[in-house]
Amino acid sequence: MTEDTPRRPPTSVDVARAAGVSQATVSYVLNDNPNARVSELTRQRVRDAAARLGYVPDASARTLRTGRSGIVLIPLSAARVGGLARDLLDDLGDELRLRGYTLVQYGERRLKGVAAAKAWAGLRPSAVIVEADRLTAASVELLRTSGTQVVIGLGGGPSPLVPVAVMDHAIIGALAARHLVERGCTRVAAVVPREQGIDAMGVSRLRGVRQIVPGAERIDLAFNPEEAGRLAAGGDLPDGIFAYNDEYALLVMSALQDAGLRVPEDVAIVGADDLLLASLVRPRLTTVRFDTLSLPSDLAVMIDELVRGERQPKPGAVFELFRPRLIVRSSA
Amino acid sequence: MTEDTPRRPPTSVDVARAAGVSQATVSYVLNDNPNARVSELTRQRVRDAAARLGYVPDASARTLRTGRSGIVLIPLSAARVGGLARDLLDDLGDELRLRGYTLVQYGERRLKGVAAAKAWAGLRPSAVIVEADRLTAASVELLRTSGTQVVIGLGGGPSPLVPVAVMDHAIIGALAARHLVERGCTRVAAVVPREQGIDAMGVSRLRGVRQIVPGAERIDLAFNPEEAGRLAAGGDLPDGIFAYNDEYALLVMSALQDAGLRVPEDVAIVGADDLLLASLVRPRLTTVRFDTLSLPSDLAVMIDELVRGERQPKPGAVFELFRPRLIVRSSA
DNA sequence: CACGATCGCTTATACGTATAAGCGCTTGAT
DNA sequence: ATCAAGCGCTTATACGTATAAGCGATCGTG
Repeated sequence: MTEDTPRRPPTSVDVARAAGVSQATVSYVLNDNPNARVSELTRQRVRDAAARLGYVPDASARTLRTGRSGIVLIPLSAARVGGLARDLLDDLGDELRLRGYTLVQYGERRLKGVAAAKAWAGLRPSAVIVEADRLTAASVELLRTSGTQVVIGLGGGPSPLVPVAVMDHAIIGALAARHLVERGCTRVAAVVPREQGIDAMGVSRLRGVRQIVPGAERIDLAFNPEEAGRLAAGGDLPDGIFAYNDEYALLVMSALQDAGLRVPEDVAIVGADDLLLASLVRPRLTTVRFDTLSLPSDLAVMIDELVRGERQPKPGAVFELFRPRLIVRSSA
Repeated sequence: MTEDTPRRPPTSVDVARAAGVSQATVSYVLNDNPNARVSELTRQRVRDAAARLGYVPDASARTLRTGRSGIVLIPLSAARVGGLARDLLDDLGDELRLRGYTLVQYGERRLKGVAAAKAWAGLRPSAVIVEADRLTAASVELLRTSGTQVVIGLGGGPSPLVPVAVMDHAIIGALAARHLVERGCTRVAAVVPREQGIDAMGVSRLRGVRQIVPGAERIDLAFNPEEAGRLAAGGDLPDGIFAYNDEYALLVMSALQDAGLRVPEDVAIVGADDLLLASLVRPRLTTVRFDTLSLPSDLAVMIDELVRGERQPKPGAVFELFRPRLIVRSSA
């Protein structure tokens, strides 16, 4: 900061005084309220004064008065935001801003259940978008009574509590498994990450693999080279592995190569996410890519309609965010 | 959401009525105000009523009343949050929450200069932490007059406007260059990314390289395989490249290998960030790792002291967040 | 037993905004 | 000339909270 005199921020009353009008007029002008009739001359005077004073409306006062914060809250720790979601998040933020909302990401990991919901509710968000498995009946009820108008879940399937933006993880596994089978693999396995927070997705993807290869094995793996090394050195490996995502795929591939195995000749590997890096490593990684299905602007419109009550949210409802597609390269 | 009756959220007045006390008493009890004397019996009654009604204090009303939002704003698009910063962000959020603050990440890309500052100022944040090169004298002034008590910059060096948490990018380049020279490289180059937002850091790192190797070449590169391919096919290459970070290093290394060149025999490569992936590729990547220097709790304490005025911020001041260290593997 | 001190609470107020309601003035129709 | 209708503004109020100030009852002290 620059100086030590913490002046009070200018208010609409200050602007009114500077422009020689009442505070109400300032509010009418700056909000372009269509019900108000103010001459063009006065409008100019108000706008000039506001600009001159550097007036910025106080969001908390406005929220208190209107009962609507316009905040769309995504309680999601930064660490859990994947590559694709990152772009979607930025785009969605831009689209929401155009419609008068503020998309806010509020990372927290330690809070659980109702305690977490309380932290969210304090901001009086208009909407909360959160991983569906972090919601309970009690926390949804708390949000609802504290004025949150929209709660949207993120997850792998429908929830009895809220509508859910789904990503069908089973399909991802099934796509990978089908390719491995078509390539001639006879023994297929799926990696399930041990990391908390994504283990559930790992299980869903495994389920998809088993839709194609009923006996597919499950490999639980933590994201570190040592454990991957033990896996590779253990022998008795399948000849086709769906590795959950590209990062795990590279981890496994690296460990296999260290153990003297060839990819894809000895073991074929399929990843997911289509990171740019996946196309750079040797052999180039076959992967499942996610194409954005819902445009950010569509999502923003939907949220806006839900908040304004023009559309009724249905618990149990489901809409797709991404559609998976197989990219065949050399690792499988 | 669940139902269609948008009940009004319970207020402290509702709690007061339910507990048979005044609203003021509710506030005293729930905030554990040390100046207030309330019997233990009454305290219990108030707490019970609050719990029963699912009372959550309205953050905007509290902000309006106290003049302090407790919001620490990081206007940083999700795409720009790197791996290391991601963990730091989560940790810092936890530490700040313990001290009564709310760390909020507010991604926006389209807004510039004063317009951006206006968007930030509307939330009446207690503190704003933002890339220093996005600040102007006007935007800092706007924040200050709108009540933001602390503005901290992020960047590569001191700013005349605000104190800056620095990462000395020159040192990173210097570390990499020294290693390349010690290995016997005679012609050294540094990659400068073309991506907006990180190009400045690229130049700083190049400067560090030139502190060691005055004549070091500059390679401007966009993050895509085609351009890297043209670079590799162009011939007349240096025998040592500092590739800005691990991702660019992998990009360049992949392109060189495609062109039939050997790493490190023909061209040695150093990256930066020490991504796990850097240790998985062949050859394993030599890289510059960043160790967290300031503990998240120290940062939180510092921010708290600045907000409370117990410590005076000095424009031009600088404190280090990370310290770089070379990790030698096989690519150089 | 009188009286100040302390206890345990209540009453009143301000924060900055949006908006309903009102009010004087001009204008056009009659 | 009279009056309703509109115009261009102002006045007044409420949102939910924190906190200063006040006030009756009880207590300790002399």
